[in-house]
Amino acid sequence: MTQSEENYLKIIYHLSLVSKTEIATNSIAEKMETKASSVTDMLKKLAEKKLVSYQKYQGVSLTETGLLTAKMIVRKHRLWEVFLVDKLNFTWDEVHEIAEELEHIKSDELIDKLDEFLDYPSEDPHGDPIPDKNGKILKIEKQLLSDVEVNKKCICVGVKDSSTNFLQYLDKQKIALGSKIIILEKEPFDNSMTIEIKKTKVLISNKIACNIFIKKV
Amino acid sequence: MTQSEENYLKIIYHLSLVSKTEIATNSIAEKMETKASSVTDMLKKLAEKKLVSYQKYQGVSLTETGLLTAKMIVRKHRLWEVFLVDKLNFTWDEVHEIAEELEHIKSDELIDKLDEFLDYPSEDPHGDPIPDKNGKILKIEKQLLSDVEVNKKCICVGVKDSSTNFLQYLDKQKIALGSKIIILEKEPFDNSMTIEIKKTKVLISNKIACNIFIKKV
DNA sequence: AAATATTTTTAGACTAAACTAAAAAAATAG
DNA sequence: CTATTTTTTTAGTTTAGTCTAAAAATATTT
Repeated sequence: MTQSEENYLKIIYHLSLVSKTEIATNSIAEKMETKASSVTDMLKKLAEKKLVSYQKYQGVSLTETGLLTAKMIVRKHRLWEVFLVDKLNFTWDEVHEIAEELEHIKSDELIDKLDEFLDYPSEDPHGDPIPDKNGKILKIEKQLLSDVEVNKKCICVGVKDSSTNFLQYLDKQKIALGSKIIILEKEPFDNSMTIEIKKTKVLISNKIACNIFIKKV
Repeated sequence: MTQSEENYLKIIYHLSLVSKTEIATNSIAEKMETKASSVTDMLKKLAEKKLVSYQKYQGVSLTETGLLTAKMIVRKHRLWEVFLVDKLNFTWDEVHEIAEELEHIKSDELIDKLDEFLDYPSEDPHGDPIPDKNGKILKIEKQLLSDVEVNKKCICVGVKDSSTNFLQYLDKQKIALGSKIIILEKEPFDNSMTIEIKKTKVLISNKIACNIFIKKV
């Protein structure tokens, strides 16, 4: 299994989580930052290896094995992110790219021992769930901050967008995993909201609120 | 810089440490487990990038930049080995292959933070020195066990051969880094020796003794 | 339902890193 | 010092993964 194959599987997996139907060649090309023709070639190869079901012009989906393989890559990625943040003191916006490389290291024993060393974390530094060694994923109960009513209290449990820009914005506003948030006001016109975070009032746009996962308390 | 290029540099570096003269194409081919013709191609490429000085038919040597680059790869390899043994509880015979992969992860910040996390170790789990971030290597004072006279006491500080086979043999004989050894007897015929280790007598062949580094006490 | 637009695939080419086989240079032996 | 052997290089293929351009299939619009 090459790094490129692993990257394709991972992207097909992530697209599957938000799609329900077969995944289009073009959507893979976009995420991979490559051309559709390259994707077609790779899909044939992955189909050959029985990692995806692929019908010409009809998009792809992961097979049972493909799904498990993809989950194991995600598992590695997220465990390494926990390591980078918890042990090496990286910030949550710095770890994605390094984990993109580390996720391709091939050793099951390494991952098992890393998992143990980190004390079997169930979530990565962005609140995303870490599949266990059998591929089982603990479903985390969460909703979008944008859907919470005025005067309710909640706790930030994850982010939808993990880009550096967004994460650094959250740092600036002192919003982190575990932060307590109170919705003080909602503006019906643009759906922006005023929230209380660490005893200070912050105005956030709807776009921001749509990318923060919370749990009500 | 590709993984392959890094591997070539690393091997040229290791060969340079025991050679003093220019490194032959064939010796690189042997270590890389590849064909001489492939080596020639790569040497041209590395010469193009000014990482080696290469004259057709005359072998290669590392340039200043090539040497530093090679040392940084060795630094990463050995730091990761320390991590695997000290933090993840791998044994010293299990870590080489995994470190072969980890050494290619590209992030200076990662290595600096790993170094700090491990508390700036100066040696890897086999007693080999870890270059610092400037490429400086602390010369460790050591000699071969085979050169020690009868009745002397010494401490194992490293191994010359780091193969799984040899390391597992040492484990079986309870010889580890830091082990106290007393030379009880030497057989002039085959240069085998009887040593005392952890209060038990062990007979070791000359070949074994030639692969153990010790420091006299 | 035909025309147009979009998506996907095919065909052919490129690059890095390997290979084989043959040629050229260097080293060694008689 | 010539002949032979060994080492190294060159030349030409191969494979994985990418690309461009063109063809084919599907989707959308009128």
